Amino acid sequence: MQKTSPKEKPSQQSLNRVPEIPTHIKDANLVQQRRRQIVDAAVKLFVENGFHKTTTRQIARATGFSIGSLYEYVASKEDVLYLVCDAIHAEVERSVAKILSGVPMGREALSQVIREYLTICDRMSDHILLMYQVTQFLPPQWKKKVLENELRITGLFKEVLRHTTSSSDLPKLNENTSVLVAHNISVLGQAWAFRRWFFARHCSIEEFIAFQTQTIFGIFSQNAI
Amino acid sequence: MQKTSPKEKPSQQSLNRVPEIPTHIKDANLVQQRRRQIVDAAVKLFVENGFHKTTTRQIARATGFSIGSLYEYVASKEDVLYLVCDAIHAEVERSVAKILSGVPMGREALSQVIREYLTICDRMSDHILLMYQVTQFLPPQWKKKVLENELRITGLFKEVLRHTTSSSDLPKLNENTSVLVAHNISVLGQAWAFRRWFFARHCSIEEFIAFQTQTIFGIFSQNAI
DNA sequence: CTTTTTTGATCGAGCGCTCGATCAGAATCG
DNA sequence: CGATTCTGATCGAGCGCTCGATCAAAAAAG
Repeated sequence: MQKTSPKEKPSQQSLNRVPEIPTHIKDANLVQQRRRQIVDAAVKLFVENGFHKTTTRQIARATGFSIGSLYEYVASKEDVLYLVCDAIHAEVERSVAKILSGVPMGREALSQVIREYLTICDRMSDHILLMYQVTQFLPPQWKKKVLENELRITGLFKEVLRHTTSSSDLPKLNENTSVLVAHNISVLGQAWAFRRWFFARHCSIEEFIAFQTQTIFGIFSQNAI
Repeated sequence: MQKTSPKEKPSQQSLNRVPEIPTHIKDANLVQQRRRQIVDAAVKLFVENGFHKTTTRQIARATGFSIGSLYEYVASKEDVLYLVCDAIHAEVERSVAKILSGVPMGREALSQVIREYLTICDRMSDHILLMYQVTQFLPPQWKKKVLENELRITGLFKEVLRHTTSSSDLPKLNENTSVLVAHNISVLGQAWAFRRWFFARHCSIEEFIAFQTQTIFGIFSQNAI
């Protein structure tokens, strides 16, 4: 109604990460709390039964309130899905960013970031798998947001790669190669989540981390690209 | 009725790749032809609208016959999905296997197989994306079959890797490493399909192939593992 | 060859049911 | 008591699948 800012995007969006989902509820804190409850319940149900087989009634029941109340805090089932995807991405990003802020840039940072990311992909493999399977069902504007989250995380890898090559004994990668390497890290983490049931027969997550780390460092040994 | 073979699995299953989906139609050739029509129509619809938003009526209409006829050739919507997944995997496998039979084992074979696989992942990116999104909706026994198809393709990579390391100047990889490398190839092809919309901004499929090939050959330069 | 019968592929209206969403009223709060 | 939040019965669009009817062509009969 009475927004003073001229354009449109002033809000605390980067703080609570979940902008502009409409609600009838006045109390903003209550909204935040209830939505967290909803996400917690829904994540579990979605992971167990998938998005389509999970009904809004189940979500409401698992959350602890009625179907009517659920629809006071979200406008649609897709809203719930978006909240879930965002929460998952937030956790992954937080854990990688934490490492990044605690270690000085260089070989060691790259190594630790890879380890942390793959570790969290292992721990959250159900959630990562879920996200890949359901992004398609999000309304366009939220699909876009989820992909942005994904790219932001990949961007963290790219950042480490950039700083690594300028601050240590590793040769410099050109721009495009950095992007490709960053995406490889991203994707291989997800691959562990996708195929854990299979990989686990052959090696532990530690061995997987060792192998992928070595492969990535191997790229630096190749000048031409 | 009067099958002479003692046990149960005598049929031409490995020839037509699509075993034991029941049908009311007597004429086996007709079944094959109609099912191919169904797959062609369904692939298009699934890629465009997804599995859930596609109705059985749409499939029937696009195929050119009635909803009733559709159900003479398949017993459920999931059957259609399985036929589609199988057809896609068959095409990928065929194209990789063709290369494999035409080039003597060695560095060159590995290089060409990677190129062929990534190329077909590019060409069929919509289909590969589709398969990943929908496998979850298959009844268990068919999900299993689809995963077997997937592993069979990965197995082709492993085979090249094994022969490569014994027949050329490349050092030998141990068993587990071969498996990991084979899966990396598999996964990175799918990654191109998943993220083509993004990768394409940064590099062509040719550059992608060059990069991934080099990365993989780089692994051979590292002894310890 | 003509007529009759049989076969089996095709058709599509309709059944049964699920599930997302609504809204009028009850409960709670301040 | 007014405002806010919660409740759950109710709605109805949409969908997978069924099944008796239809019909063209093959087979059998005359």
